[in-house]
Amino acid sequence: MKYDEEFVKLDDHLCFSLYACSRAIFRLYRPFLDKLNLTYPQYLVLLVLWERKQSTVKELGELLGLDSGTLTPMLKRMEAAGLVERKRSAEDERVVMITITEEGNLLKEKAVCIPRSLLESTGMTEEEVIAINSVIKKLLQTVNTASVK
Amino acid sequence: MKYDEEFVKLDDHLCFSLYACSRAIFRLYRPFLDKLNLTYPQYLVLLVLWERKQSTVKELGELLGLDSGTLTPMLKRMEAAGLVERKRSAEDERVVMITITEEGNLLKEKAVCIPRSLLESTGMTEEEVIAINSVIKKLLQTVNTASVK
DNA sequence: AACAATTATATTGTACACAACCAATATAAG
DNA sequence: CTTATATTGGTTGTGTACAATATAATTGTT
Repeated sequence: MKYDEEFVKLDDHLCFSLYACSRAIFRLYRPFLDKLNLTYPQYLVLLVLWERKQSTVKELGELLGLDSGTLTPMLKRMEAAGLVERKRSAEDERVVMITITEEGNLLKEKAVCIPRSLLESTGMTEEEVIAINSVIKKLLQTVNTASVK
Repeated sequence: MKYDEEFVKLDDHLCFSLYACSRAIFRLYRPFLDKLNLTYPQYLVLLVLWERKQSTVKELGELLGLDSGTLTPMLKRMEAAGLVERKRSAEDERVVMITITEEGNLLKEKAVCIPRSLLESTGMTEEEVIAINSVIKKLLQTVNTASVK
């Protein structure tokens, strides 16, 4: 089998397929997100805030798997763009609350069509996407528990 | 179904699972690559050069899905580290040939064990990895043909 | 031969990622 | 009450990504 041979080729590296695939999908999103003046990671932050109105830097980091060194400057740019508000919690001054603004909420209406548009542009069915997603989510869990060890 | 509802949640975004999974695997690689003083994209470049000794910036870009703005500085760092050689082609002065050095080739011996080590740390079987990889490679092809349109 | 179009790479600027480190705050232990 | 420890974000530095632009070389056409 492949992994017993002395050398595993690029094409047989699952990590590379995932990496290439992730970036290829970024490129599909770009024309849609450009219209909204969003980057892809910013879109992910908004997805969370559209679901729950408010979050913290810590929670966003856990949900998206990003650390403060990535999130803090990104959230500041989003604050400057008027999409979110950053405010320290009164109970615990270490916590920074991230709240969606009205302007940020309005973007939701313009963004809801994106997943369906992309689905159509790839010609895939919902069932296929859901099936692959469940495989990848399971893989993500496996990888995340492995990294704890 | 999910995509007919007005709003698709973060968790149902295949792109996010892929993105998160790709970075999670990066983190698994890091301790191994740190020992070799390599970053993950640099490791990918070496995978190509271990297979074919020599390539061009253009070809590397096509194989890895990276552009010159990413590759040029990366290859310069790898040249400074003594892993590759950059030399303009005599026939076509626009082409920069990338050749692996002896030192770069020696790293192969230290790197061949990485895929198997990672496989073991996740507890997955080869068959699982191969199966998921074939799913993702097909997805990558679908996405790439969609992006051409 | 001249020159426009194409191709290959480099350069620049913006935006992530993330490790390593730091400061402020909160909580627990003594 | 005070010290030790943990939590939470911010800062800094390195390394991708990639669009936009610049530069140089080659090719195709007239």
